[in-house]
Amino acid sequence: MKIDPNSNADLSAQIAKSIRDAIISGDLIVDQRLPSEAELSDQFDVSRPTVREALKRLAAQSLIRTQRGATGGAFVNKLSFEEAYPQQITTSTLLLSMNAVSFETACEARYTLERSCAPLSALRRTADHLATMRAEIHRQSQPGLTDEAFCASDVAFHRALVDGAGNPVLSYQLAGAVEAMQPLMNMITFSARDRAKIIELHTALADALEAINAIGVDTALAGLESYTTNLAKSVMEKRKNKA
Amino acid sequence: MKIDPNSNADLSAQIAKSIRDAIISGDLIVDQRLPSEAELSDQFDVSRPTVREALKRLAAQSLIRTQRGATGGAFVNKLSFEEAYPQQITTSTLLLSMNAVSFETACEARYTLERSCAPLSALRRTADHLATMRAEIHRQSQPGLTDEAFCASDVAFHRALVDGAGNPVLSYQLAGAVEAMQPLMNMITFSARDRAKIIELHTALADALEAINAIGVDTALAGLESYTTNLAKSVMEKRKNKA
DNA sequence: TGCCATTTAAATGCCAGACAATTAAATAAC
DNA sequence: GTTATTTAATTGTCTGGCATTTAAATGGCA
Repeated sequence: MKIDPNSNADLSAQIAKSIRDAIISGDLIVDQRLPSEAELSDQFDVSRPTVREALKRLAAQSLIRTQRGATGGAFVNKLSFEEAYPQQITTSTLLLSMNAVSFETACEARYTLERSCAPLSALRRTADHLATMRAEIHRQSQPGLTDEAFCASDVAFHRALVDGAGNPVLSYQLAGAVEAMQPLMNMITFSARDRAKIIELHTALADALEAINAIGVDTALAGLESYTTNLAKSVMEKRKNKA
Repeated sequence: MKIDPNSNADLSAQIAKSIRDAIISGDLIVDQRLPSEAELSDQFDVSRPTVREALKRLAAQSLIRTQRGATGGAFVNKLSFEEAYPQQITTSTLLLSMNAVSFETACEARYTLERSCAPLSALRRTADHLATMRAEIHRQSQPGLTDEAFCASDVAFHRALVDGAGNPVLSYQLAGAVEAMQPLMNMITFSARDRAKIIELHTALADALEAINAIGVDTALAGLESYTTNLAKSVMEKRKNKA
């Protein structure tokens, strides 16, 4: 393995890329131990701190994990959905906020994706998923619930719906869309929204899911989407009038 | 800012988290300059190499960029969709391969997501999107095309369909699903597939899109999905019989 | 022999200090 | 006033070292 010292990129970035490519291509397999930092610095002909910077880059992407001690070292990490979720959510959140994605655009994406797995969820949801959704609806109807807790429950409710489709890839892709929306929704419709209306729609959704009624689920989701977008519009309108 | 030296986590991981949280919360805004490495090592009471490891972690997530020279330093990076795509695709690819996600599951997720944006694309696709798709169909019908080039063209075709929905958030979420499928599809159905059949379905899809016929687009996508899954099944069957 | 305590070695985690390379601004020369 | 030069700030990299952690090897003891 050789590194081009005249390249524009940092040495540590080049080394990280080299190892990353080896993982993606399958040259390095899950749980395989990488050479020690000292050996890597020999192989790439750089100093140990540079190798360490490269390894930290890979660790930040959960591509490797490190262990101290005699049999320690860096190991190719088996990327799990659980590990990938938070990364996905962080990225989605920042993409929305930094690129000034409009509420309409984000909301449309979220409900489009969510509606796509409704038919599958209607077919496959287990009693567990349904129970989770009913429990969240119950929590949402508690009078003393804070706005934050209501939002969290809302996310958990929709998460159960998505997970009901029984497809981990779908769940992964949707987690970012649904959870990244929460901060945006909070900012705009925080306390303006009518909890009773939302609970009504959630109940209709759960009922349709229980009855294996895919069209009913879709209708309820469409209702939620239009309610949310209209609410956002009216809130924006009010703010404009004030200013 | 203080760091707990008794925590289980590496110092560099803790520092990275601290800065990352500041970015997510908005305490650090886009293009804002972080303190210099020397200042950060003072503030966090660690050495400069440790600070650098933390900064490399953030750079690996595209959260910061660095510049050398007199007015250089680390700056909060405006995360763009273009930067986020490859990360998303890499993660999705590794999730599929490392977790032994079945072809059926991945394929189902991919087509479910893609079908969800078909109605939007039928409404909003520009002449450009349509032209891209026609051009890719034309390329796919060239006799001398390698399997790799055919796959790449296939991806470009579907990418244009998704982009036609005019929602960058949707495009972002779908890029991972569609492109991560390519290696899997290559491995299984590489040269077994019937290009004429695929081109026929692609043409039907483009025709429906041109006619603003959302149902026709959905039908064509459903046809592609069932063709692909059946092909995969028969290939698996053949392999089993051989062994 | 078998079990437990100790030592040892290998590896990562962290630090101090230094020098090289880059870059923009300040300064000097014309 | 424009151009060339110097300067200072900052990141990039290296050397060398010590601390910490951990499993394995070793040795002592019943």
